[in-house]
Amino acid sequence: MLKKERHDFVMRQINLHNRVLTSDLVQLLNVSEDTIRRDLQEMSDDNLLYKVHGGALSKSYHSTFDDSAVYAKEAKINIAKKALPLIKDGMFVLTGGGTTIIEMVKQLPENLQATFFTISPLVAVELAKYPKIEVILIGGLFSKNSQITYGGQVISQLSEINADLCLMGISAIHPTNGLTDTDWEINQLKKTMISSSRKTAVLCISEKLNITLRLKVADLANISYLITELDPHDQQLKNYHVKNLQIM
Amino acid sequence: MLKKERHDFVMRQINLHNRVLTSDLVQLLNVSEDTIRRDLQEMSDDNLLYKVHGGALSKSYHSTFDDSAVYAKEAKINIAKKALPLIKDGMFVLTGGGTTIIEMVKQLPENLQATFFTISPLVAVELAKYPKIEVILIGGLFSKNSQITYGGQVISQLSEINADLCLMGISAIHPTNGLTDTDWEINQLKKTMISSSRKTAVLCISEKLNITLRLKVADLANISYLITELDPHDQQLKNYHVKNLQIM
DNA sequence: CAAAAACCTGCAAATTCCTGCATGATAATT
DNA sequence: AATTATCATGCAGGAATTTGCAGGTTTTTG
Repeated sequence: MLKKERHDFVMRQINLHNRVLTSDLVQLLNVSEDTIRRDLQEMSDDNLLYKVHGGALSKSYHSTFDDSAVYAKEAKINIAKKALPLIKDGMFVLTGGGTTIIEMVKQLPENLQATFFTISPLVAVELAKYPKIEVILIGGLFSKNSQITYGGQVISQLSEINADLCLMGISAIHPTNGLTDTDWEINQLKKTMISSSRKTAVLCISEKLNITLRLKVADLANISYLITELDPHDQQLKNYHVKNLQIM
Repeated sequence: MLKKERHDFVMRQINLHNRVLTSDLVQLLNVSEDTIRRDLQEMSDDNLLYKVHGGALSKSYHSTFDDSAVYAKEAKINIAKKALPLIKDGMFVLTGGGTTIIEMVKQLPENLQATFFTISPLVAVELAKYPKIEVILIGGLFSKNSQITYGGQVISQLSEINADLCLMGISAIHPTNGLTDTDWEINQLKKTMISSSRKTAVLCISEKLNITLRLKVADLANISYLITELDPHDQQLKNYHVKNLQIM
């Protein structure tokens, strides 16, 4: 079996189960441990998976349960700062939840005058610190995992909104498969958010590049800005230079 | 199971409940106590959690939570504990915001199974830690001062609710003038909350007794329970013994 | 204060990992 | 066609990690 085939096999296992054990792969692929180890090492270098003692984990899995407040905080602040110029006085902005968005809110200029719609209570609380920002918290069922509101009521309210800009985090992004996620409810939500806004900016740390999850949220063509902590001309981003998508 | 997976599992537990017991983890993850202890030690070294005898606590919880900042905390916890028996499995409960309510939420039994409607994002976040509680956050304009949602949209949503019990704090209460407040919007809100619930419990520290403010919220006759940190037979409460109002 | 529970230390077995090297396969060059 | 370079693979061994256990110490609790 060719190396490339093995790599594909590993990726399938990881997308399916979020993990692989070295020992299992030795059995399944019928090669030596060393080969597997080298494969995993290589794929880890290519940012395709997260290698640990005994096997490897899906990158998205690792980052969806975003440990505490500080995971990749540097990168997130960097991203936040790049997103700021998109927001101008008088705008109607729609935001999702997530730590990246919260970091961005913390960086907003003191006297920004704008209207923010959000599905995240924590973002709302943070936004409330700005005297000239009007905050509208969109209500509905409250998700214990992602700490945002979701469900039919949220979607119906979102669909009545016409925002200038939507800012959202994302679990996975891929050059051809676009934005994907794992949770159906959250998916519906994100779709609606995108279609409720004139433009959409996706904020994500580079770890989430080149990953595909189960459910499709949108094509790259549907979003206007992609913001990562990398330089826009970085190699890792070269496949994302699509028409109408501005990389920041 | 891989070490990293265990760590993620622990972090999820901690984000959800703010704490984990070593013994629970031994059961859930099916490894020896020593392994768990080493895991916790390691994560503590990485500043991911706060290790204590018997388990570990959430780091953010302890650093962001400023105990001293909550005014009259002792009294509020006392009040909270007295309110607990009013809430029973299967109930639909409507709550306002405020530190007293948050204290109460923190005292809820671990396995309470109920549905909570709330206008306070902070209460929602706190409620989300209970596995069997369904949380519905009522959305609308977000008030910078009181950290709750308000306005027409909130009121119209509230009026569609039929809760078993409403729990609210209050700024002032008086034997003949009843409940009063200063902010017109908040007033409207509280009126609606009361009329959306079969019974209403008012939680307030004794400081707020015998005060009258500008705007009327409700008569004593409209509420079912008055909960203060005082003994129900305390002198200060003697004028509040009105028909149908139970003092706790 | 005494039992119970939780903790720590050191140790040993098992597993996993890494490094260097030999082998064979494939591709490129002469 | 022969030679060389490059790559992929497996193996040997030694290093490092992980885990459970035994025995003794500390903390909690009734």
